[in-house]
Amino acid sequence: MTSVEEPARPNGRIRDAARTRAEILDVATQEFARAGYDGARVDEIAARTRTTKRMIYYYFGGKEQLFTAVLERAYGVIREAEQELDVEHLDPVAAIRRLAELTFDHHEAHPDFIRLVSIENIHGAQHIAASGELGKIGSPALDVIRRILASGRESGLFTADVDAVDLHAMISSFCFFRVANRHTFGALFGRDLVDPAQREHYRSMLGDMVIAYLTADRAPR
Amino acid sequence: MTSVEEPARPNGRIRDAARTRAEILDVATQEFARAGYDGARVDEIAARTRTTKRMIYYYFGGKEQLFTAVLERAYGVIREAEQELDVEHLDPVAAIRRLAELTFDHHEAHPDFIRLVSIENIHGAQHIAASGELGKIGSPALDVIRRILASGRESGLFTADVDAVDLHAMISSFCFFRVANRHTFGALFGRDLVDPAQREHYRSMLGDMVIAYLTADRAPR
DNA sequence: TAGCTAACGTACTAGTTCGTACATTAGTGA
DNA sequence: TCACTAATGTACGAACTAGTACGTTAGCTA
Repeated sequence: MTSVEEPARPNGRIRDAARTRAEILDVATQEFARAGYDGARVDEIAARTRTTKRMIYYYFGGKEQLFTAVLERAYGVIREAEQELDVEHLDPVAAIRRLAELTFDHHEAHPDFIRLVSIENIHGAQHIAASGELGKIGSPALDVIRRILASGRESGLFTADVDAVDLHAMISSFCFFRVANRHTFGALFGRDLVDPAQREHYRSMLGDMVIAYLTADRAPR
Repeated sequence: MTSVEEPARPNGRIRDAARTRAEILDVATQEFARAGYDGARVDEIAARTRTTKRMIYYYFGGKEQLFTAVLERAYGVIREAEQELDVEHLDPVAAIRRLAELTFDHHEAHPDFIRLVSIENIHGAQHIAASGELGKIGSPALDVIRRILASGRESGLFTADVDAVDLHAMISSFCFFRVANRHTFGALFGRDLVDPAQREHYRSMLGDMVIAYLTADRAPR
């Protein structure tokens, strides 16, 4: 998540607006993800930075806007990753499976992002709503899904007339739940969904599920 | 959620430990679900009760224990509902579909519970861990799933050797995500997953997915 | 190199928030 | 009916927390 390197410069007051801003965002991301919006402490964020609380207000205006900025950057990272998607050279079945796996991997690799999204949902997505930037940029993954689905339908591999947004929701559900609800699920069922030993199992389970859904003859009722 | 009725008694100080306790729990459930653990205000909970803040500390000890009590009751409600499950007279395919639908319905009917679970996950399930009661009671639904899966395998209807906990996770993922991430998903993709007009669509989509997964020949790779 | 401003630091405050000390009373059992 | 205790109410305090007033300086530019 674009973390900030140590400067090779000597100590003393150094001025670097970009670095200061980025460092605040890094630490704020961790702190908000750790404790939730209200649980996060502006003083704590400042303390874990090489700068002071004053700078948080200087650059971001307040706690609320800081959280919005954190969200904006986190969603930006996802969007970048989705733009790297390169699965359309595969046949539709393999492409969808690969897409599901990459979604799976990305969720696993970014638990902080998952937590931020959970937190934002607790607050009714009010920060997304307040952010012009996050409004309606859509997701590159969605376009990829749309194209794969179309080609799968054409070639007759996919039986169902499935909507791209719905399929995206289905894939995300599984990936998100596994990371977001890891703790309660583990406490209640004694099973760690993010156990590395089970990783491959759940990864293929997701792919199997999605492919089965798309290729089923939709008869048994 | 066991809400408290108005008493037919006249005004003036009335003593009813059970009622006071239950009323605090009711209001606390709403307040925690509304604002998260740290966002919730003890004073606000007290204000919306016919009693005072003093009683919260008298009965529960503190904010932390109050939240734990709220969780305990919320999970209790779910467990009761799961004990009502009556699907095993159906054939395995219909039984699983029905179970999925009931899970779907229950999630939709209890958004506050979903929010509480999200909140508890943000805090690493520490309250569940601290609660003796919530430790390892397991879920009645899990036993039902186990039996249906066994009977489905025997009769040859289900191809896959699927684990009950895994299937439970799969079903819960979809139901949970739909409610919990409603706000961010809606803001980003312009689609309300909990739109009543789409309810039947998503409900059957879940059933189709689960049945497809369980009856697939698991060949296409 | 002088001066200007973006970038930064210190110290403080106003308001909030969890929690409690202390006083009171309803209802029960002897 | 009296006394005792569980249940309740009031008023307050200590600690925290977001935010700010005010002063300082690095580094660029003319």
